[in-house]
Amino acid sequence: MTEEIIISTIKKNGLYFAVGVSNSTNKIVKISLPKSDEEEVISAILKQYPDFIISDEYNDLAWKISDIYEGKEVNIDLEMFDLRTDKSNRELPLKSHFMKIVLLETCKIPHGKVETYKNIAKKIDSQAYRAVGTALAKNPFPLIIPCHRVVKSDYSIGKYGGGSEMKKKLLKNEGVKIKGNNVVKK
DNA sequence: TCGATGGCTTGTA
DNA sequence: CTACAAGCCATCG
Repeated sequence: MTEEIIISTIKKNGLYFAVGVSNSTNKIVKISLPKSDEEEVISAILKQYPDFIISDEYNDLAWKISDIYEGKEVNIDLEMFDLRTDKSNRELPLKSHFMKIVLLETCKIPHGKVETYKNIAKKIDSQAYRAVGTALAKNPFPLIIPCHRVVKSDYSIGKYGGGSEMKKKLLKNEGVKIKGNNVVKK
């Protein structure tokens, strides 16, 4: 059977949130960062998964994601995500084992805390801090896997898929002190 | 397969 | 403080 993606979208405070779930595995395959245009959040998912159905089936999940966006601490079971990797299948959400362990390590960063790209690399026993950045850039589950909590070694904010302004906002919302373009160390 | 390309880091000025 | 170069390593075409 061909894989279809069930997409649920919600609107909150003028922003659209979207989540994509595979109907063959029942696992989440993609989360979009919020946008003010509904078609844009949806097409962010369609780039990878053109075969889709719109449904409100996963609206609850989308609401939870919007809560995280606002800085709330929300626990979501990683079991709900498609975390498979397979070199011969480039269609999977995670493209490599390296990417997987980077994302899992990123999940360990507590709400309201930050970690550096270099330190993430160190924790997974790697020197590839630059590749940590590129792996996080491809994080299919932003907000849930808190790549916004990873900053540069000098504690400047670093880049973000939704722009560094959004990254700063997310961190501020969860209580991280920001001054200018830097996280204030405690 | 191999060069180009990054959500990076460090050193130098 | 800013700017830039060189080094780095996984990924992509």
